[in-house]
Amino acid sequence: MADALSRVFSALADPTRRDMVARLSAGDATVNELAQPYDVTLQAVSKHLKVLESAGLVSRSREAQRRPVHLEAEVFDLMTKWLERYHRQAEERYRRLDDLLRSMPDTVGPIAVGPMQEEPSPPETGESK
Amino acid sequence: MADALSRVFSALADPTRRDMVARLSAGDATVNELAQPYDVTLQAVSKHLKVLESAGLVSRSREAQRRPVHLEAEVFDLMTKWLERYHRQAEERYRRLDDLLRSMPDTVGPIAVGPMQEEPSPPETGESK
DNA sequence: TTTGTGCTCAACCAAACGGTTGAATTTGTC
DNA sequence: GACAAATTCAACCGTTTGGTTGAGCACAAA
Repeated sequence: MADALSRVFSALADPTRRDMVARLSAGDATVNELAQPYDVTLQAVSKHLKVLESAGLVSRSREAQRRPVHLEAEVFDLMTKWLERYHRQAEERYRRLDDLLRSMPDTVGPIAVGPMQEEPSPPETGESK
Repeated sequence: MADALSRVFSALADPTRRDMVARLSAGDATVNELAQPYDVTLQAVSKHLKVLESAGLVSRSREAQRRPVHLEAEVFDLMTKWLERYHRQAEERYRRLDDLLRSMPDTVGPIAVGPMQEEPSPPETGESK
């Protein structure tokens, strides 16, 4: 399948799945418990959990017939790191541009900052699974 | 379409789109410039940009025939906020459990924390568009 | 050993997705 | 006005996705 980051993002692209994550942040739960609030079959919920699991967002143990679902907080770091990086970079750039413009008060700058520099993109987080 | 958060997450679920965002964090670019590194048609790139735009991640101005693409950093806050909230909550819970277990040294606790509390999930970020 | 409970697997379906080709649109230039 | 450049629109296509129903498996209880 796709790379780790893509799996995480697309797992969270579904509102039901995000809601599950939200609820799991309050504590572990069984499939039945998780399914209860939603108007879909148990099988659909099972599929959602499979998606979350293969994204590394949850893990499932075994406890008799039950399969308690547990939120794996670590994966959030992957996303947070990605977000942080480009969020910060964009703000940095903005700040620098702002400073630049401030330092030359009488210039009528056109729209853009100019053509992009070559290959600013890092190797896009390594694969897994 | 779907809610704002879903659009953002699913926009970033594609590696090409993430790469575009990464590159745009270094400065604005035209569609042609953006398309260059990828082995797909210009139309495909145009579609990707449409997805990013409808997620609010980029904006497009007009400059003659060109349509410079600009990264909108604000939307990242939405995601960061969501992430932060549940990430922190999960870690909090873990810490509390840890403290609890430490405070009663001779207990042989079973796996889970017990059944979930009712309705822990907040209303799931309001719609838009 | 039968029965019930909790969950998953398999097959199917409609809608969305990422890509294509081809035509159309908008704007600067000859 | 004709032409080229930059980009989008439209139709199409194979694959993925989120859902369904129905069967099957693992374990507990009777």
